[in-house]
Amino acid sequence: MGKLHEPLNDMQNCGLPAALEVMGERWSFMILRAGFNGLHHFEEFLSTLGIARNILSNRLARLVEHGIMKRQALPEDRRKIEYRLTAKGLDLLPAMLALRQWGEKYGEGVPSNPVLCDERDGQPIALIGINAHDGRRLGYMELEWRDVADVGKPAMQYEDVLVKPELSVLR
Amino acid sequence: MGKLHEPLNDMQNCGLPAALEVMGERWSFMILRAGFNGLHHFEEFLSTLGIARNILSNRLARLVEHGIMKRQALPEDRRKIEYRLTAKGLDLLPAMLALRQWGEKYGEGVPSNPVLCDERDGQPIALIGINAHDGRRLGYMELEWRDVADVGKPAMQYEDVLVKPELSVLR
DNA sequence: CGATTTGCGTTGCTAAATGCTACCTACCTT
DNA sequence: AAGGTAGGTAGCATTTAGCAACGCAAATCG
Repeated sequence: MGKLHEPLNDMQNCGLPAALEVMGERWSFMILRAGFNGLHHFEEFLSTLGIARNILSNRLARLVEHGIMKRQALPEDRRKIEYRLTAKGLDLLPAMLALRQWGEKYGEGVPSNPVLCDERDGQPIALIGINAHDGRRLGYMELEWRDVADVGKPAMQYEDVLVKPELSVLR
Repeated sequence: MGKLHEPLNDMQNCGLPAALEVMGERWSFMILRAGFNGLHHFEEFLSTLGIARNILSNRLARLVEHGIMKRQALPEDRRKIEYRLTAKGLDLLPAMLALRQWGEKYGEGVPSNPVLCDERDGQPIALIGINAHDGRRLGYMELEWRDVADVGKPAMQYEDVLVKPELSVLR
């Protein structure tokens, strides 16, 4: 029971706080979503999001600062600034979709239209989930945190299971 | 070009704002993470997260209110309140892991230890990503938003591609 | 050219959220 | 009853968000 909480002592050793430093701020995800949907300009974000100008300005600056978007003045009209997702920003798509899917599943009156599809066959994408290295879909029950030293060892042969994610849904 | 932004007009028709209503608040994700790691009590959250008491109280109340956690006084000691993730809360694991993985990938000095593993073979889980219904891994380029009416139609045979997620990484 | 519009951003002020510390109350232990 | 524990409130300082007005350079119009 003492060992159970060990990984939480060094909370900063987790990618989550790092991710939330930028994306945890209000509007960041909505701006990201707008970026994914083809918006690139200040006034576009402003009018579609319903965010205040100064906040939008600040958020865009922070996203650029953190390398999630890049800022570029258009050569043909140098008033126009193009905000565009970087590779780092594009890498947030799975996280955003997972959140969106969760919101759709539990939200009230979310019509789920349009639907994100595989362009090849036009079928909706699968629910974002957790997969093993070989592609098997994994449930909560099949997961455990392991020290890097114990990775790959067969079950119950390694030193310590540090934390098993919350398994007791039913209690 | 006119049709391109249409889905953004009804932004509320998206699961993302719904998800962010609770999970977009500061500390919500960190509390969730703590819950996933076996913490159940107020003082546990308080000491491991470094959050203020009143904020923690408020956040827990909101998570309970939204059905993400449930609140139960223990019969053997009715001072003790057990906060436990519900099925709805557990369903946020993919979103949380996707965020965490992103933070690990781009964060500075995030040691990625411990590692979340498949207990069966002890191998780390795959990166959370976007899959087609048949399990093929999909990249940004292979995705498009479709009206529900056009789902399943072969490529370029349906009425309108509404929005193609940001494809031009290279511009 | 000068006047006006456009695109983006800043400034000043108000409201709301957060954080800190101290306090409160029920319950358990002795 | 006395004292400690678990969870939660209350008051006040600080930070962040929201709103409206202004600034300003680049484009466009007459």
